[in-house]
Amino acid sequence: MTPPVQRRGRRRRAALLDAAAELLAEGGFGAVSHRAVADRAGLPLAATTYYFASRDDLAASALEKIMRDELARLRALLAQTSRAAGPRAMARALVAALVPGDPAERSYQLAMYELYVQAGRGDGRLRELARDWNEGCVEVVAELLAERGHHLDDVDVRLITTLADGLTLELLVEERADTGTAVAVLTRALAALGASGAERGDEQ
Amino acid sequence: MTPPVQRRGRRRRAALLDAAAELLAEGGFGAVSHRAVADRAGLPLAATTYYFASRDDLAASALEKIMRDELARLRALLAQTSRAAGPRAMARALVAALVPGDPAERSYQLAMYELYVQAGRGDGRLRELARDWNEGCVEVVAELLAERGHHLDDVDVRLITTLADGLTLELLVEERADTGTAVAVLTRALAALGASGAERGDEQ
DNA sequence: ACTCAACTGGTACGGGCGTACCAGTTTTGC
DNA sequence: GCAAAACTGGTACGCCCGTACCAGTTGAGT
Repeated sequence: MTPPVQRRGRRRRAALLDAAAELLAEGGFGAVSHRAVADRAGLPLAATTYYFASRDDLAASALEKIMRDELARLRALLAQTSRAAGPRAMARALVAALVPGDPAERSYQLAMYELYVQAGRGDGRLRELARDWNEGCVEVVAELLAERGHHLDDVDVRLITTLADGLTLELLVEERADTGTAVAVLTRALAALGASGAERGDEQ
Repeated sequence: MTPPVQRRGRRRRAALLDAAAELLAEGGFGAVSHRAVADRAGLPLAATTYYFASRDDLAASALEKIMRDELARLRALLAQTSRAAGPRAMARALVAALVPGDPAERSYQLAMYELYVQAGRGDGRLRELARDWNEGCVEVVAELLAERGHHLDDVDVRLITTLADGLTLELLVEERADTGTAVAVLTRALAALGASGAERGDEQ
């Protein structure tokens, strides 16, 4: 649908989006139904079909919002970690940023991955969002490394990103408290790349 | 339900499982409904509730089957690749095994990931399957490396496994033909680990 | 003030779903 | 051969779903 022009309309659309994002995080794709969203937002059923062309549109829009928020959160979290440039310190910073602090956060991240996979089957819109997400993650990691004086080439950045992503998913799904292994793996990777790369981080 | 005792019963249960696995691969979790499975298997609706306690049971059982098959496929594929032990050769072997050859294969793998993520929200059974899958992958990678004379420690094996997994997911979802990047990333990882580890693979 | 578009909210339709039920039929164990 | 257990298949219930419809109300532009 064309975006609402009246103030109340915009507020309602935003409320629906918020509700949809919450539901998406809580219960995944299947939980985003017109009725559930409308109920959660305290609006009548028909509001959802008025502001969104279809259920898919609604869910995709909600995902877009979640994704933006999530990337912003990652950026913020990584910006405020220590500037230490050693492999272990950087690995710890990455894991701390990636591993969800509270259950709600965990849900959001699960939703991200769920929809990432969903994008593999899906229509163009989801596919595009998946790419954006991936690119955003790569950027965030590249910035983190660059700020600490590591100027790795594309392949290395991609390596670290993919590794961090994979580790996050494993931790998320198998719900181990054990972040130790993840830190160890990332540390190993950073150290190995540093050791054989052009740049070198100091120890600890 | 208790397993069928009569011959025809076992055949029917197996047929339902096959149908469920196909549907799971084709359309993901949501596509596995009693009716769809029964139709595909050419059996009446009630057969599904007779042989499986619930929809979840049916879907999980189908996943178990897919997982077993998929791990066997991986093992077989990796067993018959060249024995070359250089980083690039091994990276190529891994990518060749992981990247789906045909659309059906792609669907199966997407289903695996979808259910892996689903397990993060889920009941005990799915969670357990997810762990098995992960462990299986680690084992396969460890074998591949060991057969080629690389005896990496646990952290390194995990690193390669997670990396391979992450790269597969990216290729799968974003559907790039470009396996080049994946090979490059894996090669880089193997080379870096080899360079700073106890073992050393030769070049090319 | 008036008009027209934007918006509201209640309701209805058609369909797929999980699951339950049960009168029949076949197979098995004795 | 016969009873009990395993199995079959048709049908039905109640629920939630996406979407469409439409008579009313509200707000913006002139």
